[in-house]
Amino acid sequence: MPVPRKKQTDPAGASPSVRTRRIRETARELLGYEEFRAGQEEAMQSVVSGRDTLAVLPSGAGKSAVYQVAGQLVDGPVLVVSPLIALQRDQVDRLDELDGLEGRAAQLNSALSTGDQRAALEGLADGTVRHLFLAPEQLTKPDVVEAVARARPALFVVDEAHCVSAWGHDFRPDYLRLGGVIEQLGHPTVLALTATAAPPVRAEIVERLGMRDARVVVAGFDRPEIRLEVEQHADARTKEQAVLDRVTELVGEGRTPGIVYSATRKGTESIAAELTQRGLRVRPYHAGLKKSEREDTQRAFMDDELDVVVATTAFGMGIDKPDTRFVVHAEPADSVDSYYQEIGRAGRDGQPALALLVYRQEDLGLRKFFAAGIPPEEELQQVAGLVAAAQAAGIDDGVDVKQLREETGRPATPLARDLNLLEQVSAVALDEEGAAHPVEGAPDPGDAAVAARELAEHHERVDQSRVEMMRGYAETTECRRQFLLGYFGEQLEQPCGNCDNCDAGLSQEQPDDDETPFPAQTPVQHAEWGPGVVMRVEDDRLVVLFEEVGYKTLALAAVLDNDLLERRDT
DNA sequence: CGTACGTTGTATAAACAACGTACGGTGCATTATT
Repeated sequence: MPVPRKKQTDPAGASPSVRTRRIRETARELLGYEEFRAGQEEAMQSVVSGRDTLAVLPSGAGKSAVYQVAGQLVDGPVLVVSPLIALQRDQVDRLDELDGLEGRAAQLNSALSTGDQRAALEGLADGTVRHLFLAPEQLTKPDVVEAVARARPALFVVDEAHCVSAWGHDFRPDYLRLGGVIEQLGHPTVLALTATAAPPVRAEIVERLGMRDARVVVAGFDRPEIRLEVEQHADARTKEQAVLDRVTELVGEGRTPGIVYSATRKGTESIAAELTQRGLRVRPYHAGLKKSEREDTQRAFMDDELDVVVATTAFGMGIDKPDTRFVVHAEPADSVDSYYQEIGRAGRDGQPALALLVYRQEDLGLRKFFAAGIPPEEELQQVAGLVAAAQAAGIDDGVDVKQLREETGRPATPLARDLNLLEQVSAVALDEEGAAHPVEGAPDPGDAAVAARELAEHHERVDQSRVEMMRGYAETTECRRQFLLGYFGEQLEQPCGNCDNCDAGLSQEQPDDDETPFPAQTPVQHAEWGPGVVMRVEDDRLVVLFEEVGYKTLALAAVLDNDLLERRDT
C-alpha cells in the first residue's frame, strides 16, 4: 500500500534564503560538510527550487553530493540513471553509510535476483526506497516504467550524463529514450551530472533529455596540478619503446600508481607483458577479461598493490583513486572530451601528476574507424517498411525491437539505433514502451531510409571532426592547457607554464579581443559550413565549431583574404 | 584508417615484393546450457 505523501513543506516558491539554510543544514548533517566545493551549492539550489539543471563539475568535486543533499529536500523519491552496474552498487553502498539513510537506497538491474528486483520496486512504492539506481535499459521495460511512475519521483538524475551524447547514437541507444521517459513520468525535476562536457555536448544533453529552461552550472575545469606533455613519434616500434621507457622511469622515481591507456585489448596485453618483464607490478584490463579478473585488478589498483594498470577505455568510470600520479596514452583518445576525462583521473589529491600522450599520427586512424558507422540504407528501409506493414496489417500495438529482431535476425542494439534515427527524421513515432508506430504523412520507407542515413552521416562527420580536434591537441605548438580549456569554452589568459610547449617557449599569450578579427566565442557564419562559434584563436589559425560539420581549423589569412567568415548576431 | 598476417608470384633459387583479407571499443539485458 502506498503511504500517503507528506504535504510539501518547502514548495518551489520558498525563499532562496530558507533554501540556502536547509541545504547547508542537510549537507552538514548528512555529509559533515562545513563548506561546499565549486558549483555544488549552486547546483543544489537550482535543483531544490525545482529547476532542471545540468551540472558540469570537475572529477572528484562531489557530484553525488548534489543529489544526496537535494534528494532529502524534494518531495518524492529520486531516480538515478547510472551507466554501470558497478557504479550503482557503489552509490547504494555510499548512501547506506550515511546517517538516517540505511536501507533507503536500492538498485535495479539484471545482476539482481528477480526477488530482489521486485523488492526494489516495492520499496519504491511503499516509500522505503528513497534513491533508486538503474541503467537506461531498465526504463525500456513497461512494468518498470509503470512502477516508477506510480511512485511519482520528484527528481530524475542522469549521472555521467555525457553518455547521452557519447553512447546514445549507437552503443547504448536507450540513452536517447530517456527524454521520453522523463515526459512520461510527468517531467520531474531533471538533474544531469558530468565531469566533462564541451559546449556542444552540453547542448545535446539538454536537448536529448528534454530539459526545460535548464540551468547550466559549470565549475572550474582547470586541473593545474596535471602537467601536460605530448611525445611525437614517426615509427610504431620507437613509439612503443617510448611508452615503456617513460613508464619505467616514472615508476622508478616512485611516481606511482599510474594508468596506461591503449586503444586495443592486444595493446594492453603486450604493454603489460613488457612492463612485467621489466619488473614492474602491472596488470592489463579490458572488457574481454573474466569478470572476476577485472574486479581483482581494480581492487589491487585501489589497494596499492600495482604500479600500473594498462587498460582500454573500459577502465575508467567509477575509478576514483586520488593519488594516481600519471596517465600515459599509448594512442590518442577518440576526442578531446574523452582525453580530458581520462587524464582527469590523475592528481585528484591536488598533488602534481603527469598526463603524457605518446603520439603517432597514424594512430588516429583507428579512432576514425570507430567513429564511422552508418547503417546500410537497405537495413533502414527494411525497418521502416516493417513498421509501415504492421500498420497496414492492422496491428495497433506498433512494432518493438523484439519483433524486429525476430523478423530481421539482427541484434537489438543496431535495431534500436535504427528506430532512433527513423524517429528523428519523423518516419516513425516511438511510444512510451519503445514500440514504433507509423507517423501520419511520413515519408515512404525508401525516402525515410535516405533521410535517416543522412542524419547518421551528420553524426559521423561530427565524430570525425572530434577526432581531428584530438589531432589538434597533439600537434599544437602553443600552450596545451589553453588548447584544452578553450575547447571546453573557457579561456585561460596566460600560458600555463606546466606543459611541454610552455617549457619550450612556444606558447604565446592569447591575443586580446581587439587584436584579432574573430575572438574566441564569436558566433560566425561560413558560406559552406553554416553557423558556428570560434573556439580558439592561434597566431595564424582559428578553430571553429560548426553546428553541421563539427570542428574545423581555418587559416586566418585565408579567412581574411577570401571573406570566408562573417560575424553572426545571436 | 592502419596493421598483421597469409597467399600468390617470381623463375637457375631463395627471399621478397605485391596483393588480399580480417580485425579493431565501450555494457546493458536476455537466453540457452551446464
